Amino acid sequence: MFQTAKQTKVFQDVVEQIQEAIFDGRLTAGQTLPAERELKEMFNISRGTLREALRVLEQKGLIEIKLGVGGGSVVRTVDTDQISESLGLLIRSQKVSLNHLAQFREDVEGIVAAHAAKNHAAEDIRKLKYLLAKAHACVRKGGSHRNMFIDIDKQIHMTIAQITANPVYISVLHSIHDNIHRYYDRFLSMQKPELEENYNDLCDMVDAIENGDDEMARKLAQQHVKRFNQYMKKREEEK
Amino acid sequence: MFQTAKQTKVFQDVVEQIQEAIFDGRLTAGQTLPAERELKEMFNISRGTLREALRVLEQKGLIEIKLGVGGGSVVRTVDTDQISESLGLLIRSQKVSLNHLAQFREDVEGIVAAHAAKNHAAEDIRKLKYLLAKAHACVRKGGSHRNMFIDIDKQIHMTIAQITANPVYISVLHSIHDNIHRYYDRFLSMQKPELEENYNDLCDMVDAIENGDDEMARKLAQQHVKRFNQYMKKREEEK
DNA sequence: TTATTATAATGGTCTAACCATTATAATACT
DNA sequence: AGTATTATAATGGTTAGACCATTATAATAA
Repeated sequence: MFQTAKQTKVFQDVVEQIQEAIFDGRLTAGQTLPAERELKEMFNISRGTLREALRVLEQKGLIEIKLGVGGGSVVRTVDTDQISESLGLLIRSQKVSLNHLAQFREDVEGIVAAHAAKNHAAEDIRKLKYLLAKAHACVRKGGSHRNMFIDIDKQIHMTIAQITANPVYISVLHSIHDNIHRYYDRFLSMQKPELEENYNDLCDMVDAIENGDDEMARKLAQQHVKRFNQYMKKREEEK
Repeated sequence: MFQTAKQTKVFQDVVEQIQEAIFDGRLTAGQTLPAERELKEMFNISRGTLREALRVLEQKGLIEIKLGVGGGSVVRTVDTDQISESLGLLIRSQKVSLNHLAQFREDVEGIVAAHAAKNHAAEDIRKLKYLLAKAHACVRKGGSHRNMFIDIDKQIHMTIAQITANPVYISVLHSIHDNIHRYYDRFLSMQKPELEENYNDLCDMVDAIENGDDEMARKLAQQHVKRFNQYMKKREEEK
């Protein structure tokens, strides 16, 4: 009949109050909270308790705590860092494997490409082609520019995600990329022939998007990611 | 040429040490850490600093802190709560709207249903049909059992996600549902005719999965979710 | 004008005590 | 003997006040 009574922990109450102030606009991004010694008076709590609350808010990504004069707790713009971190924790605790993440990535990149095919502006295609030209330059220079190529590849995928204008896709893809690169880079083996193959995939994919062919864009994006995944698995097995 | 030098903050070092101990198995889920007064000696730090570290680990979802005798910091099994929470923060800071999340959900449910169609065991279908029967009972009883129907609907979707055997889909869908219900329930308007419509959608979807027709399963899942979204938007506009 | 140095504001850490919660053991009651 | 009550002690939660470390800015010197 009743709900569990509200927790009475002081630091939680402080976390909630500050969080609510951020969400209803009484505190806005960039704004600095009062100094700890002032805040503690305002809440009528000890500094230790206040600091526990601030640590929690920091870990949630809502504030950033800076040292020194002019420092303090600055309200942040919420972004996808915490989602990435949490996904990373799942991976590190072996709840999620490379295969799991790779399979998910194939689907998501497919969907994103399909949406982009139905949704793009001329400006988007221009940006993609500019990135393709940069990628092409890397390919010509071969394996030594592997890292730069991978970085541009990532930019291309994120640019396509931007086209959807849906922050969920952007966040999700961002989190996937973060973690693919943080934990699985070591598996990635690409020399000049693989770079060329990959580059051609990207060109075809961008073409399909430009032509508004969503099914083709989806298929090509999936195939591109699948190839990428295979390079990683290959390398993993060689070990 | 060089990386930023390692942060010297004591509590961060403690967070990392405990986190690493969890990931390489020196600490396992269910295990209780030494009491704060012991831990502080082991790390040779003050209790306040230790507690900041423990708060951070708690917020990361790695430990749970219990009060009283036999309490202490218990190592948790990492789950999707943190991802859900972070997604919730993005929503509350208006970085993500109902439309954004709904669109993403359509795609993900489609994918998950398609995978399930290609991947299910007889046991899975049995469970789904059992849930459908329960849903049917709710429909017969009409709008008063709306909440129960929605709960079963959710269970059906999560069961389908389980069939994929990919924890990423399960986590993502879990996070979506958590937030759809936390923030958007108030928009949901369903009476008996809508419940029937929804129930029929679910039956068709399960049939397609049973028959291994992945494209049909995808299409039906998307349509089902889309209808669901439309009820929400309708209600939102009525306000 | 520029480089150096002092100042003070601010977060980071420490010590030591007491409060609040809770499982368990001791006690009293039937 | 068995059951309800009460005390005990372990554990996290909170407080208070001090000092350390970092850093932007102001004061000073070259």
